[in-house]
Amino acid sequence: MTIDEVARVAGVSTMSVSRAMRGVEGLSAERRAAILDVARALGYEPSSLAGSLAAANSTLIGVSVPTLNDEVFGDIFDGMRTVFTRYGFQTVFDTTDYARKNEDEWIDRILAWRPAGLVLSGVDQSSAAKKRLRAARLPVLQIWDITDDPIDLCIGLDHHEAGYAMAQHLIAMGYRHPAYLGVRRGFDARAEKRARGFKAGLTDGGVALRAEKRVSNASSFSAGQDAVAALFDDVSMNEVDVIYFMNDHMALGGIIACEARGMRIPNDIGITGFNNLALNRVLPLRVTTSATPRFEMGRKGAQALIARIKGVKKQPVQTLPVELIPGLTTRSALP
Amino acid sequence: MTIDEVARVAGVSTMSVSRAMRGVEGLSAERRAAILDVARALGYEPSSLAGSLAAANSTLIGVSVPTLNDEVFGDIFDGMRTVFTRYGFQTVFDTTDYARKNEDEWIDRILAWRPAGLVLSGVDQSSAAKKRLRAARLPVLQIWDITDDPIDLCIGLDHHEAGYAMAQHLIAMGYRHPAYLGVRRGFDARAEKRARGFKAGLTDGGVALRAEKRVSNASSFSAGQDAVAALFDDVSMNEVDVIYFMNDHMALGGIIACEARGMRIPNDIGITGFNNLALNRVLPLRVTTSATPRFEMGRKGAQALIARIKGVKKQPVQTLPVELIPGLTTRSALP
DNA sequence: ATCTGTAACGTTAGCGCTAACGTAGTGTTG
DNA sequence: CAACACTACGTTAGCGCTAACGTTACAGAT
Repeated sequence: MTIDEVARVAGVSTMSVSRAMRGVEGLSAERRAAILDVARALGYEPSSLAGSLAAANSTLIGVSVPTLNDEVFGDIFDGMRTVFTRYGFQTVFDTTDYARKNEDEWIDRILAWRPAGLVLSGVDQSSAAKKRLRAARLPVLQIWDITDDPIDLCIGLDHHEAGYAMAQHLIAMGYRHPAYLGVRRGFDARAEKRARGFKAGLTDGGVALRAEKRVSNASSFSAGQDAVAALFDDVSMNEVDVIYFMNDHMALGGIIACEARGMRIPNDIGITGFNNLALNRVLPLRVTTSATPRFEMGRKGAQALIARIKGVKKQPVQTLPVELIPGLTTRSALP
Repeated sequence: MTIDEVARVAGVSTMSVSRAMRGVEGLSAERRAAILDVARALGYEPSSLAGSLAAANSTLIGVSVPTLNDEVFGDIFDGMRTVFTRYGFQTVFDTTDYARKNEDEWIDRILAWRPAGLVLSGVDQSSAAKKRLRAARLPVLQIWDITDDPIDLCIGLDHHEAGYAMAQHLIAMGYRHPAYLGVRRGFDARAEKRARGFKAGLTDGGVALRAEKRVSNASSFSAGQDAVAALFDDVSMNEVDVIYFMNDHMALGGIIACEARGMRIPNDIGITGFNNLALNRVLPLRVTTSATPRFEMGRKGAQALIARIKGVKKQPVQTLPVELIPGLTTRSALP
C-alpha cells in the first residue's frame, strides 16, 4: 500500500495525499478529510524510510549510553523520552559497556541512518569520533559530564567539583583518614574526575588520602564488597575513618561488607557515595552522597537538542547543580 | 558524498561500488580493494535509508519495554544487544510506562520505518495491535511472559507457575498466614499472574490468604514501604507470618519497613519477592525469591528473532525455567 | 572455428516519497 | 476591468541506493 495507490483511489495527486498525511498547508479541509478517510480505509502507512530519503531529514535520534545496568542512565533516558516522544522523534539506542571501540562502531552504523541528532554519554569520546561528528555538522548532545570543548551541545555535572565538595564536607565533619574505593582507572571517566576532585579537596584541606583501592571493572554492589575486602587486607580498620566510594552502588555494597566485619556505621566508619539512588532514599542508614538531577538532565538535554535540530542553538554547555545529601557521616568530629 | 561520486572517482559503475561496500559477490579482489580505498579516501558512508528503501529490507529492530527503572529490562536488553550487534541490527527503542496506549502509538511510529522485526514486552498488547502485527506478517518477539497464542515468537517465564511454586514453598516451610503486597491491578500484567498463581497455590495447599494490599502504581522500594504500612494499618503484626511481595524491589523496601517497626526477620515475619535482583545477591538478609534468567532470555530471544527474520521459525514459544532461591523464610516451621 | 559456460562487470528501472515549481481558479483592488 | 494576490491543487524531477537483467571477455571443450 503506497501513496500512489491512495492517491488513485481518492482521485487526487500523490502530493495531495502527502500533504494530507503530513498535515501541512495547501489543502482544503474537506479534501484533507476525504484523503485521510481513504488512507485509513486502505490501511495506508507512510514510509518514513522513503519520506526521510526524499526530504533529506529524519526523525531518528541516536542515543548511546554505557550501560542500562544501573538506574542512572535509565533515569536520563526516561527524561529524554518524554521530550522526544512529544516531538515525534524515535531513538535508535545502543549500549557501549564503557568501551570506546563499541561507541565508534556504533557511530558508524547510526550515521548511515542519517539521524536528526545524536546523544552521547560523557565527553570522552575518541578524538576520531569527535572530529567526524563535528565535520558532519550534526546536532550532537553530550550528556552527564561537562567540558570546555563540546562537540556541539553539552549538559551535565561538574564531577570534579562534586568530588571536591565531598572532600570539603568530610573534612568539615572532622574526618582525617579518608580512603577512596572505585574501579580500575580508564574505565569510567566521570568517576575518575570525581576521584581527582576528591583528592584535590583533601589536599586543599590539608588532609592526606589514607588508602585507595580499585577492583574489577564493573561498578556494582559486589564490587563495593570486594573493594572493602581489598582495603582491609591492606590497612587495619582503625586507620580509616571514612570511605568515599565511586558511587552509591559500591557504597551500599560497602556498607554490607563493613557491617559483616563488625564495624558500626557511622560510629566506626563513615560511608559516602555518589548519585543518591532510589535505594538510598529509603534506607534507614543512608550513605552521604551527591544527588544528581538525572531525569531533569535528560529532559533539558533533549529539549536543547531538539531546539538545535530546529536551528536554535542557545547555550552550548549547561552545568546542572549537584546537591550534597548528608547521611552516614553525621557523627561528631573524631578526636 | 554519494555512491555515484565514488563510482565516478573510482572509474567504475555505481553497482560495483554497491557490491564492494556490501561485500557481495561479483567483483574481482583488486577492484574491490581499489573501490574501498577510494570510498575511504572520500569519506563515503552508504545511506542505510536509501539502501533499505531500494532493497525493501531494513536492519532496524523495534524494541519496546515498559521501563528502564529497574534492572529487569536492562538485563534483557543487554542480552539482546549482544546478539543484535553481532548481526548488524540496530534497535529502535522506546519505553511505554506500562501503558497500552503508548505502546500502540509506538507501534504506529516504528512500523513506518519498515523494521526487520519487533520485540514487545509481555503478551498483553491491545487486541488491535496484535491483529495489526499478525496481518503485517512481521517477525515479532514477545518477551518476559508466555502465552498459548503468541503474535509470532514468544520467550518468557510462566509467571503463574512462579507464584504457585512460591506458595507451595511457603506452605512447606510452615507458613500459614501469608499476605500479598503489590501495586494496583491492571498495571503490571505479569505481577497479576504471579499473584493469581500464588493464591491458587495457597488454595491447593489449604491455606488462606490473610491479607492483600495494593499501593500506588510504581513498583519501587518506597512502594514496598508504603504497602507494609497499609498492611499493618489493617491487620496486626502477629496475624501475618510471611509476605509475598510483587517483586524484589518492593520486598527490599518491605524489609526496611518491617525492621523499622521492630520486627525481626525472618523470626517474626518471612519476606519473599521475585527476580533475584543484584542487590539481593549481596545482602546479608536475602529475600526468598525466584531467580529469573533475564540476560539469557534476551540473548535467546534475539537469536530466535534473527533466525525468524532470516526465514527460520523453529519453536514459537520458549518457556525458561525459574529457580526458587531460599532466603528470609528459612526458620523452622511455626507452631 | 564455433559453441558454451562463467566471472566480472555495466545499464535500466525502479523503491516511496517530497521540494520546488507550475497552473488554474477565485477574489480583491484602484 | 486589467492587474494582482492568494489558495488549492497537479507535475516534474529527483533523494541514494539495489534487484534484475544485459553485456563482455575469456577459458575450455568440441
